[in-house]
This record gives sequence, C-alpha cells and structure tokens, in this order.
Amino acid sequence: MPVAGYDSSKYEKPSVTVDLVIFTLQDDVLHLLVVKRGVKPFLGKWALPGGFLKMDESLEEAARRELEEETGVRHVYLEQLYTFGDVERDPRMRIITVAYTALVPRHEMHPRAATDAADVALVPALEHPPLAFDHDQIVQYALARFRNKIWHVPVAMRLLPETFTLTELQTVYEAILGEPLDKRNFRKWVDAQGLVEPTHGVRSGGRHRPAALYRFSPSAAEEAQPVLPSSFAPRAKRRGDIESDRNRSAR
Amino acid sequence: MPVAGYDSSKYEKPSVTVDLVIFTLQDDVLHLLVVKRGVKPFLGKWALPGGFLKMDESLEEAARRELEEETGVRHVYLEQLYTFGDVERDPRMRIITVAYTALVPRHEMHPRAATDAADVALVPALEHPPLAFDHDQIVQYALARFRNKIWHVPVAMRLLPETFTLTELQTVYEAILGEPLDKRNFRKWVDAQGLVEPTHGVRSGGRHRPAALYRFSPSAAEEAQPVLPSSFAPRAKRRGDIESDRNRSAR
DNA sequence: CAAAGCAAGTGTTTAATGTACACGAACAGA
DNA sequence: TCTGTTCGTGTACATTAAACACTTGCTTTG
Repeated sequence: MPVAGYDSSKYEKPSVTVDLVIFTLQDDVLHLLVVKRGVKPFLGKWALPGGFLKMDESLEEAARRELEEETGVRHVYLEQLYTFGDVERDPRMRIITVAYTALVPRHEMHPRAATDAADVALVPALEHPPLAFDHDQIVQYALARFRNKIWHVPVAMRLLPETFTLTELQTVYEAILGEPLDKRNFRKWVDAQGLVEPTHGVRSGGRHRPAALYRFSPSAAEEAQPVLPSSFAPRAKRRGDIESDRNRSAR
Repeated sequence: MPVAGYDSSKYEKPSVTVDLVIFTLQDDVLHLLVVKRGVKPFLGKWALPGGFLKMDESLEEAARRELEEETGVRHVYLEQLYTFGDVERDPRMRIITVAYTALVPRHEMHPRAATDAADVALVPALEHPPLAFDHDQIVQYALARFRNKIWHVPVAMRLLPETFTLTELQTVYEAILGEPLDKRNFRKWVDAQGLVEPTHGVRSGGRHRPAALYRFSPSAAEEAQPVLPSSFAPRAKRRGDIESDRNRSAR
C-alpha cells in the first residue's frame, strides 16, 4: 500500500497488459490461438494475443475485450492464470502482464487478426511453435493448471457445444491430458460427479448406433465438490464423542 | 501485447503495487500480519502490508523486499496469490495489486511498522478485523487457496521451526483448516507422503512423555505427488492390450 | 434385405485408500 | 510411587479406483 505522502505522478510506472491463452478443440486436438506479431520486437513471431489495460476497465474486462477482438466471442469461460512481471520480459520497456485462460468452443470462434497482428492461427497446444517473450512459459503454466483443474471443476465442457455426447466429452479430457482414458470408468466418474444431465436428443451422424446427447449440468457446476483428500476430521460434529476403539496397538 | 506504433508514454498507466498476506502461527492459532494505516484513505484502519513495485525489481523481488521490511525475514515461503485490478478498489487512483502469500515461522519474525504504517499487529486469520480496500477479499482467497494447498504441496511446515514434533505439525493443519483431525490417520498420511524424516532429537519440554522431532524432508518436498483423481488411463503403456474382460454387461 | 461395419453403452471383481476408533508407554512433578 | 499429561501405535470396515469385453442399434453395402 502507498507510502505516506506518495505522489504517484512523481514515479515511473510499469505498463500493464493482459495476455490470453485461448484454448479450443479442433479435430479432437487441443489448440491454442496465437497471433503473428506485426511490430517489433519479435516481428513475425507467434505470440499470445493481448493488449494494454485501459484505465476504466478491470483486468477481467480487459481480458474479455481482447478476447472478443481476437475471436468474436463474448460469454465464455475465462479465468485469471498468473501475473508475470520479470524486469527483462519485454526488451522495450517494463511490462507487467496478467495472463488469463479462456476456453472457447471451436464453432463459436471466429479468429480474426486484431489491429496489432499480422495473422492469427490455431496451433496444437501440446506442440506449439516457439512464442515471443515469455509466452512459452505462460502456455506451459496454463496447460499444467488446466490439467489439474478439469478434475476438480467442471470446465472441460466449456470447450464443447451446448449439447454433446459422452464420447465427445471424453475426447476433450483426453485431448487436454494427452493420454487415453477408460470409457466405462470415465462414464462412471462423470455420473458420480453429476456433471451432465441427459437431454432427449441423440446424435445420429455416423454409420453406427446414435449417441445420447447430454448437457452441462449447471447445478453441480457451481460447487463441484473438491474430491480432495477429504481430511481426517471425524465426520460427525463430535456429539457425544463416545470412543469405543477396538484395537490392540502399542508395540 | 502492444499495439502497433504504441507509445507507452502517451497513455496513462495504472500504478502497480504488491500486497502481502503474511501467515504465521501464534499460540496454535493461524495469525495474519496487518498494519495500521498512517495515511488516508482508510487512515487508522488495518490493512495488508504492501508497496509500490519499483522499475528495477520483479514482482517477487518487490514482495520479498516488502516482506523483509515488515518482518525482517528473508528466506521464507512466498507465492503469488492473485492479481486484483478492479477500477474502484482504491478511491484515490487506479491501482493494480499483485497479492502474495508468505508463510513465516513465528520465532523468525520481528514485525515492525514500516514507514507508511502507524502500527503492526498479528491478528487471528480466521476472525480478523475488517481491513481496508478489498483486503478482506484477498485474505479470504488466500485462506481458501492455502487450505487446499496443504494437501497437495508440503507447505504447512514452513510455519514451523526447522525441527518439530508430529503433534505440532498436526496443530498447524488444524489451525489452517479450523477443524480437528484424527491423530493416527494424520500420522499415517504424513508417513505415506514422506513429508518428514526423523531427526534423533526429542522435545522433552512438558511433564509428559517426550515427543520425537522430525524435519521437513526436502526430497519429497520438491515433487509432492498430486494425490489427484489419478486419471483413468490404463497404467501400462498399452502393450499387447489383450482384453480379457469378465463381465456380463448389457441391460 | 441380409450381412458387415462401427461406435454406443453397460457391470463385476480386485486392489488401494480412507475412516473410525482406545489404550499402554514414557516422562515430570508432587 | 502415584498422578497427570502427552506420545505413539493397529485393525476392521467402508469407499473409491482400476482393470477389463461383449451386446446393442444404427448405417451402409452387396
């Protein structure tokens, strides 16, 4: 917090930007949106989309604005990832960047090169080309966090359309984790978590048995129980607390 | 990332500060270091310690500098928590603050009022007085994250001296979680995680059986296995993949 | 219109982990 | 030596995770 008598105008300030790690699923592979830089430094290299924070918008508002500029989407999953502030991270000047992760269903997304970019592309997230600045590091971190998160919080379905089959959902998990999962166990887990609810539609695309369609269940969505090591707390609120052990113990 | 032709000096920039949630354990209760504000706004109210980021230091360096100013400690656990950037969070001007969480053993800590503060205090973290700005929210978030983290990553022992008894360690967990844990199960868990290694000392303080002293085991410290829902991936690298199911299936 | 192809959908067994729970051992001080 | 107090320990039961294959129902083709 401010020093007594501090006059903020007297001191130099860093610039603040917001950068975006935008994930989507294309051809069953997790992809990442990158822009080709149209300015120095790193001219012509791929980088994460982003931009300067404006004085009248919050960090999240800035992130949503940038997201809409790059992809045209507005109401998608967005969360703050981490803030990167090494002195040397931008050769021109001191820039603090607040990184956000966004999950966008591919069909809702219309990538466009924003004013500062020469080009836009979706590249495979697990083997993306080298990026400008410290953006490789940012993507690595986003991926690691995302891989953890999908087990605690029902976010993976934010990459799918409103209704989807269980196989499609499993494909998302596999794309994120980069490894195959067991079908029956996966479905059991999804069911136990109450992540989805059945619609009455089916997807009858291919030359095979049609699959039932589900939708993301907003009820369990909210609180998605942690599934953590549950703690060793006795589950009753220690009422009588009559112990009645039955062990022998003591070496 | 910067807009083409952007001249950073042309635009107004927010100020960037670093705020600290400093936890310590006092009298078996989790405490939080707060400073009494010596300047407006919120003059006389408690707030988190913090300060402006300097142009030649990274965010973490700024956090460590502030931490040392407030507590005198240097090599303690410190991690970035979250970045708060609402437009209205400081009534005077636009301030983005990067919050950090620090864990400091009480005996290493010498709280002192830094230049901008009228007073320093340790207050119980679970029932702290109302704080200035959005600092209540920051503390709530820090606590929530901390409570999760102690199960995944061996950080709780960073609140203890170099050697400690298992009961002391359990007390830390209970102080953080705010609920009692089962002694035998806790010890089994600690053992399974390999979090500690025995020293040969004992603590013979009280009028009772002395407790064995342990130290934080740096080996398991590094990688602290996630304990997550482990994934449904078949554990072998799908070698022959000869299925030999034995179920009846079919409704 | 029968057969082949293909993904959908479904249960059970075994292993591992989590949870509940009580009492003897070891010391200090009276 | 007795009393008070914390230390340190094991087992049974419940729950969860993991491995694993075949039938269903649609589409297409011969």
